[in-house]
Amino acid sequence: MPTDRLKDLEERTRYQPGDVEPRVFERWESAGIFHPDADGSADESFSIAVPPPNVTGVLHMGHALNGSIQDALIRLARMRGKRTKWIFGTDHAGIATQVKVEQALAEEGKTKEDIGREQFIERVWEWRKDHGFQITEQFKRLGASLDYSDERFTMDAAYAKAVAKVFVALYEKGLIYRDNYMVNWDPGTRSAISDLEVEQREMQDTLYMIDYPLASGSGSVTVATVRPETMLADTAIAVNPNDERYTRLIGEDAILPLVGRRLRIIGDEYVKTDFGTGALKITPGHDPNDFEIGRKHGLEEISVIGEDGRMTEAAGERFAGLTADDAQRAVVKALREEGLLSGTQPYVHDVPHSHRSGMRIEPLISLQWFCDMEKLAGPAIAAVEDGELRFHPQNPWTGVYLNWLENIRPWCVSRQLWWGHQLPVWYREGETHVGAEPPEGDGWTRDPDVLDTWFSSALWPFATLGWPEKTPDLQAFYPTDVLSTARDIIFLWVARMVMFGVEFTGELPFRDVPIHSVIQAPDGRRMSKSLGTGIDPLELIDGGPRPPVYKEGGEFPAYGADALRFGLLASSSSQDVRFNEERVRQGRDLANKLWNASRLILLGVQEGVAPSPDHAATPEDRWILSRLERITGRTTKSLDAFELSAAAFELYDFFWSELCDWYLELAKPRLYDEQADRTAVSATLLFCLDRTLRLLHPLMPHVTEEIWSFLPSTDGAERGLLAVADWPQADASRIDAEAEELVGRCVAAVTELRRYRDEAGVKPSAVLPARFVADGYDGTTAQVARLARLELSDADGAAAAEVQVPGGAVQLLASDDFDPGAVAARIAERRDKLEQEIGRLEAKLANERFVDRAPADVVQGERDKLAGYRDELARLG
RNA sequence: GGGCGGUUAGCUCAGCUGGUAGAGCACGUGCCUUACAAGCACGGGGUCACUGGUUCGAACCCAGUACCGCCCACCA
Repeated sequence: MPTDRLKDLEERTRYQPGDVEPRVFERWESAGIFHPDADGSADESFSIAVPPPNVTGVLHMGHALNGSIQDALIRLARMRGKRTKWIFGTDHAGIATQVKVEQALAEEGKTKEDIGREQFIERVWEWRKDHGFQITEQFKRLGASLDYSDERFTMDAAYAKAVAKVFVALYEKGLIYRDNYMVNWDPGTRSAISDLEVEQREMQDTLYMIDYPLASGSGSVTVATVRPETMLADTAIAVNPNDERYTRLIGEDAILPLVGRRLRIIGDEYVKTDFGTGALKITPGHDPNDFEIGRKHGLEEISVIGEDGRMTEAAGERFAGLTADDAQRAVVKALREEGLLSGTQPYVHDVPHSHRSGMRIEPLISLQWFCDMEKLAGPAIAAVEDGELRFHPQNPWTGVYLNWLENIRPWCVSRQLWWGHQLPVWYREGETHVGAEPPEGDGWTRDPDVLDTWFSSALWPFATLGWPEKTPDLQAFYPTDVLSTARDIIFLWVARMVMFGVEFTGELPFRDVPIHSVIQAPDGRRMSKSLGTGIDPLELIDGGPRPPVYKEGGEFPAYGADALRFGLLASSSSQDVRFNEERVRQGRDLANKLWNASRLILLGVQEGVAPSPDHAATPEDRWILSRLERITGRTTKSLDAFELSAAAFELYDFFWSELCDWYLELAKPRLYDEQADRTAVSATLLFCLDRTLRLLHPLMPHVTEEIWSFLPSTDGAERGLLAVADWPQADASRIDAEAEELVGRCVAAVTELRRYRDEAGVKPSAVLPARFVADGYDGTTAQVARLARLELSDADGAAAAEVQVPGGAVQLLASDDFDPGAVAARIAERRDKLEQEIGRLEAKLANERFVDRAPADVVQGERDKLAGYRDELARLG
């Protein structure tokens, strides 16, 4: 290695992610390792289709976490030598994008209608050119090894062809149909939306009691409603046929107040006898339940509220043109005047709102396109039941997924927007043509509606690879392997990809679905820009002001991408978690520790020695190599089980505690002895570093890659990139139980001795004379003594104190630095504790039922423990 | 209304198939020991929400209670 590089290393006592990360990323990209050739079959490859972010979106914490997870899995697969592709692309995000462009237009004082559809679409594409791609750069900053050179967009021409093909095919199978049906109308976006885009919000409303006079003139029926304005569209009154109060009225007519229409009183089991007045006004045009009842009884469907949220002509000239809210006030006023309002009461209930615009949903009857999901759901259910599709963790997500699919309802797929995949449907007078190509002949007009964004998203894993063409990409990378997401889009996206994937490719689009945490704000609220609870991942990477959710304010330090990745992975589980800056700091500290441990090793080892496990010369060498194999196995297992948090903690603990706190300290005397041949310690240290870097690379790719570039190679050849180095396989032959036992003893003894010194008030720098009277420390007593700051001596004479260690004791000899009187209390304390434990164990072992019924090895273990405690107590005297 | 999850140290969270409770941070006491003060050593701190039950033994299994949260759902 050129000396100037080493010198550089010597001076860099702190790891600086800001300098290193962009440079390292550039090396990966220019090496082309993110872009695999489209060769071979899907079994030989590993692929993940990234959940496509909104093209004009910015990276949020969910992307950062999911990106860290997917990148770890992708990097693991790449190191395992799989042909690995992380499919990249963005989503056109129909409503979200359209709204943004509309807002931009509004600033110019224009509406989309002013410029027309064609112009508007052009504006959206321009918007994408100007405001898109930011998120691409942000994913790069995270270190995500996506295949950026092969980017897809859900509005690409080829993608659009796939979407049209799917729509047409489903239509031809009779699974897509057009119907006049009750939909969730969102007055905010002026479009129908699907059930999944509706959220319930608790609202304070008023329940109005309205008297409907009977046509016979003999009294009236009182109904309860929270939406009196919809009465203008009433076409019946329903009562429960078993409700004795009303049975005699069934078949009679009532007169609709303000309108004068005759309403048939019908019987229907749906009506609850114990709610409201027991009589229900039926408004098939504006209430989903009433709609069902209306269809069942063949009732007229009247619409008095239009798609603009205003009352229609059908509401009568008194109300037509008013907004629904104004109409409500007007109707209530009119009823009052006529003395037909017999009461009101406050009423709290859940009301559907648009997830998109936040406005209250207006249920309307509308002519829309629907997809019948029931047949598609069958195979998607079977896939999970057969174990071919696996959620991680299995519970509760498998149940959540199944429950939804088993109760699936038709999907309203048409949207009254301009930005999106326009329906491949044309009309001419009474005719309808559904096809990928426009029909022959004149006079056809295309359906102006576009498809729900999630319709095109459902094709993502295969349409990105070129489907329906049999492209090399499709053959090499489909089906994909893993789909990682948070729980919030299991229905919207995951289940639909499974259904469409099976229907159109005959295969599951992926096998494993890890579901990760939703990261909440530090105060437990959801992260949201408008609440001021959002935290920008980029500001954690590069530094920036703490957002309002942090009371203390100040600045985030530039933690770096690796720190953020570690922090997110470590704190993420299947549960929702609050964002925890401390975990990110822990990640940064780990990167720094890794950097400095590497400096110790790289600057200290003997020149010309390469990493190797074959030179172990001491018990601690054999010990660390053994531990290294164990952590290799454990990490591999955790990663394969999608338990990334466990992997992060295991690696942290191994590296920090075992490698740094113990092995590096044990290795220092040999490392610093420049007279001796340092091959053994050098090769072992380098091997430990080499292995640790490999294991940590999927989680913290930048710092590991940077350090890797300083490692000497076995034969002087280029080492290449860590990102494509082999993932290590745990080698059971290097597991050394004897060394682990021996060094474990040393660790316990050193800790015991240090504690003793500390409590006895011995100066940290003092070296105490001492005598070893313990067994089982073959060849390690000098190390124990050094780490505990003792000088071993054979001198005779009374011990000033005795410290119990595994296998015996260490006697401290009289010295100026040591006051035996100061430790009496400590010994007494230890004796108490031992007596307590002995008492507990004796009682346990005296319990016949325990001795009889507990497994033999458990009982034996307790006996051994008891014997050990008794020994120690005896030694304490 | 139905379903699911949570309640473990001051804080944020681990704790797999029951076998004397763990981490990071925070806290206390000492250390600038030539890799790292973004560090090192040592330490204090928990009736595992509550009540019953099963078991030789329960944070863990069962039943119930109380809070907190999420999902699904068409009671006007």
